[in-house]
Amino acid sequence: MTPDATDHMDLVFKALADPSRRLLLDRLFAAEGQTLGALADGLAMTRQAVSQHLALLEAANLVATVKRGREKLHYLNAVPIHEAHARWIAKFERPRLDALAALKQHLEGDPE
Amino acid sequence: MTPDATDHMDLVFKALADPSRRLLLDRLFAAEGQTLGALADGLAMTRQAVSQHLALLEAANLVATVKRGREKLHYLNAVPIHEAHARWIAKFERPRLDALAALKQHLEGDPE
DNA sequence: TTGACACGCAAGTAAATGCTTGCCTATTGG
DNA sequence: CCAATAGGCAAGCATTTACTTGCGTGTCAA
Repeated sequence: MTPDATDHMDLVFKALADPSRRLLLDRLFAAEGQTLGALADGLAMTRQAVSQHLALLEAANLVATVKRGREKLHYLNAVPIHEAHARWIAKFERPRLDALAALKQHLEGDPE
Repeated sequence: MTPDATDHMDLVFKALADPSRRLLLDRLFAAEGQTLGALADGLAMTRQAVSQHLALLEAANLVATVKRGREKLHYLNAVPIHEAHARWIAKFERPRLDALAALKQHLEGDPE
């Protein structure tokens, strides 16, 4: 068990935890290869704020970049999301609420 | 499009962003119906810290609880995780890195 | 070449977060 | 009944986070 795996997963979850960053991922999903300026355009945030968000996404390896002249192009990388799903989310997907609801009713319905 | 949906999704992602909380979910996965004390046992954290984490998980609807006397039993609810996957993660699961790698090589290898 | 453009760097700040300590209430078993 | 047990409440604190402003650097186009 590599400790790095946990660390990186933490970066991914933290990166996904912010609505602004999820918005940026959505924007990149709509059109990849956008520049920082294009991504920041129309948002209620400065270019620098967007840049910092993108830096976090890049640290989590959710976004990869290519420099082209004075521009920086941004691309999605879905691999970490896939990993998060595979090793973390998938195991919780079995429905368990039914059993809980039954138990809850049993306990609360129980006179005492 | 309900605005609540986004808000709740934010709670879910934020709840999942913390390693301690993911550990608690893992512990609950291993054995449901545990009390606060049982969940806090052996952790390098006070009972109150654990209680606060569980409150967040409960707010995100990832954990449901039942009071039994002076004890509080905790149960997993996988539904929000399933929703997060369905409406957010699934759409990114198509592999896109290959196209990026090709482009990157093309750009960087291109003699200027 | 020179100004405009795209971006990076860094310090500062307000608010959120994770955690603690201290105390209070409710339930239970002897 | 009453001490031990399980948990809740709330204030305080250190760190992190999200954002800003200000300025510097590389690139391009006229």
